[in-house]
Amino acid sequence: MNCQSVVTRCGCLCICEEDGYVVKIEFNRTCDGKIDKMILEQLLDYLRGVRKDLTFQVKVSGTEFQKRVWYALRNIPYGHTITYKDLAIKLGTSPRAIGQALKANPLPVYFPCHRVVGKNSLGGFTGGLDWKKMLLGTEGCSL
DNA sequence: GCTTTTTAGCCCG
DNA sequence: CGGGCTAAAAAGC
Repeated sequence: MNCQSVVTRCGCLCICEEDGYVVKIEFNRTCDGKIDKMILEQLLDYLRGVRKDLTFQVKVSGTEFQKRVWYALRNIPYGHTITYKDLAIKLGTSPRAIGQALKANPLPVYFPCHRVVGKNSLGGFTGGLDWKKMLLGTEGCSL
């Protein structure tokens, strides 16, 4: 497994790759190594707001439920948000269960968990709310 | 399997 | 603005 970290205006980001698949993305973590240049460029362009979709291959590990939630995130259009509650209704589950699944998301940004917000608050985020705000800002969401 | 714990939410006073 | 509540999934047994 190869990991490489990059520095953004919100702190550093560590991306891990295995056999050409991205397996993990972590905030505020540095790591030493190099990953596929194309993957890195895609991600950086996304963070710059130049690119709106991520097409690299990923390898996902999680429970069936978690995967269901994570893939559902990819149906939220760029620049849009949804509440935990509405997503829960859509998937026939509860808001808190959604929160649990999002917390366990190994590939934030690729699975855009930052597009899920609370009804009357921002909700939480792995790596801190600053990241969430930054990502939403880049996508042009009104906070 | 059943029971306990945990939760990045929600609603109501 | 706090407290209490709830449902559901994961962890533990």
